[in-house]
Amino acid sequence: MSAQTKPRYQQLKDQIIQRISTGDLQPNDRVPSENELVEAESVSRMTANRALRELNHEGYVKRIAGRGTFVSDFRSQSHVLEVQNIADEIAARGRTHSSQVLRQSRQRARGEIAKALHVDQGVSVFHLLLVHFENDTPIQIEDRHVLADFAPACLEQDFERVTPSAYLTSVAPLQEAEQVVRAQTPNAAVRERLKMDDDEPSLVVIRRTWSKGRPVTFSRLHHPGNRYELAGHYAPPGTRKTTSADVVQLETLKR
Amino acid sequence: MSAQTKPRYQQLKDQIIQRISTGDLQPNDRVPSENELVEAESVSRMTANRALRELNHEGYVKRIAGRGTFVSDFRSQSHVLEVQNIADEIAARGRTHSSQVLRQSRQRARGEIAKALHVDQGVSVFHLLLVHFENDTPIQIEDRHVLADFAPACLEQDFERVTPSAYLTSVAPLQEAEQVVRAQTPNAAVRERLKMDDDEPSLVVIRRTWSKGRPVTFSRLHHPGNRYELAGHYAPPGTRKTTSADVVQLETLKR
DNA sequence: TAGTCTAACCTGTATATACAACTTCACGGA
DNA sequence: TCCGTGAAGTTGTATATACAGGTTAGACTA
Repeated sequence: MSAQTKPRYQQLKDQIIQRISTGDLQPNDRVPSENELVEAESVSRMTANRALRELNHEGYVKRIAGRGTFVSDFRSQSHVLEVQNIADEIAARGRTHSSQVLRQSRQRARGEIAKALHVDQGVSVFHLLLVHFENDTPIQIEDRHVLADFAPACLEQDFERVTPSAYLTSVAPLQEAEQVVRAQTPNAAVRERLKMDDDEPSLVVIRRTWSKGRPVTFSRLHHPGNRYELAGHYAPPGTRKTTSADVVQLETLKR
Repeated sequence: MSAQTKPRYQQLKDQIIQRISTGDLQPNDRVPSENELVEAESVSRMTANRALRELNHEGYVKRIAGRGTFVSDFRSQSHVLEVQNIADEIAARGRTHSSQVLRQSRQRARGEIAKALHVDQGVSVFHLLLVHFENDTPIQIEDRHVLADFAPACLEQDFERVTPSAYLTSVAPLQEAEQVVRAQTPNAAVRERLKMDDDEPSLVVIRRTWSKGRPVTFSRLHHPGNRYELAGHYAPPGTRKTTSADVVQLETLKR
C-alpha cells in the first residue's frame, strides 16, 4: 500500500533526502535548482519550489536567493538536537574543554549493544571511553559504541583533539536521535573518574543517534549531579527564543 | 524598519497568531477558511493556503479536509514539548494515575519565583503542591507556582481529578517551554513523600512554560531516580519515528 | 589593464485556475 | 420515518504565469 501515490512534491523531497542520506549529495553540494527539477522531473516550478522550500524549512538544505540550493552541513542541523557536542557546549559557556581517551578499541557487538544498534551479535563495533573536562574539572564520561562500517577510520582519530561527536557528524550528518535521562548512584569507577563527592548522584544520558536511516552510535554519558545539568528549550518555529540571560538566571536558582 | 513590507502570507500568519495569542481565537475555534481569507484579505487562495498550511505545520492550527481549520488544543501541540502531563504519560504506559493535593493556596511572589515569572515582588501567585502516583506508587512531586491573573479559578479546581497541567493547558494553549534537568540528593521530606530508598537520587525537572508571550507557570518536579526516567526523541519533521517498541527495549537496558 | 554593465541564472512571492477528495447538511423519495 | 443523494463548502494538490530582487560571469568600454 504505502498510500498509493504520494504527492509529487513529497516524491521530490524523498528523492533528494535519499540522495543526501546515501552520500550522493554531500554537505554544501549544490542541489538541482527549481528550473532543473522542472526539466528533469516534469513538474511545475511551484511544485519544485514547494519541495525545496520545505526541505529548507526542515533543515536539510539551505537556499540563497540568486545563488542556489545547497545541502546543509551539520551546523545548521543542530536545532534537531539540543547541544550534541560537549566541547561546543563548554565553549558556549566561555570555558575551555579538554579530554582524555581511556579506551579506543574494536569489539564484537554483544547483548544490549547489538540490540541497541540493530545488528547481529558479533558485528564489528568500536568502543570509545573518554573523560571530558571543563577547565580541568571532569564533567562527563563518554562511553560510546560506534558501528564500525559507519566510521571505519575511527581508530585512527585523535579524540583528544576532535571529540567523537564532532568527528562522527563530519562523517555523515545526524538525522535522528533518541535519549533517556536518569538520575543514578554512580559506581566507584565513575565516582573516582569524575571526582564526585560521596553520595553525589550522577546524571546519566543514554543516547542513540541515527544516520542514513539506521542507528549508528549508542552512548552512555555520565555527569556529576552537582556540577552538570541538562537544559532544553521548546518553542514553535518562528517564535523568538527567550534570551539566554533568562536561562542562566533560572539555572542559578537554589532549591 | 522591520523589513519594510513583510510578505503577504507572513502578514496573514502573524495576524492569526496574534488572534490566538490574545485569546480572540480559543483552542478548537474555527479559523477563517482559505476562501474567507481570499474575500476578507484580498489575497489569492494559494497565498491563504500557504499561510494556513505553515501554521498547521508549526502546530498553531490543525486542518481537516472537508471540515476546516481549527486552533490547536494542547494535545496537538505536544510535539513542541515531550510529554507535559504526567497523567497522560502514565496512561500511555497502561497504568493508572492518581494524585494527592498537599497544598493549594494563594501567595505573594517573592525572590526566585518573582524572577522566574518576570513579575514584581508581591504579585499574586498560586502555589500548588501535589504528589502523583502510578498504580499507587508515588512517582512525582509537583511543586508549581502559577500566575494568579493567568488562571484566576485555580483555587476552585479539584486537582485530584484533573492535573494542574491539563487544567492550565485548557485555560490557554502552551506556547513555549524551558526546562532544566538535574540529578539531586533529595531532602528528607521529598524522600519520604516519594518512598525513596536511602541513597536513591532524585531526578528533578525545573520547568517554565509560556502562554500569550509571558511566563505563566514555574514548577519543580521531583522523581525517584530508581523508578523514573525522562525520554526524548528528536527527528526532523517528515521522518518516520522510531517505533516505541524500540524505545522500551532501550529503557530496559541495565547498566 | 581595470572597471562597468549586462545577460543569464537563481530564489521569493503572488495570482488565477483547475481538479480531486472529504464532510456536512438539507432535500426528496421510498 | 428512514435512507440516499446531491449541493455546497472545505482542504490538498498541481499547473502556468508573472514580476521582483539577488548573484555571477563574461563581454564590453574607457
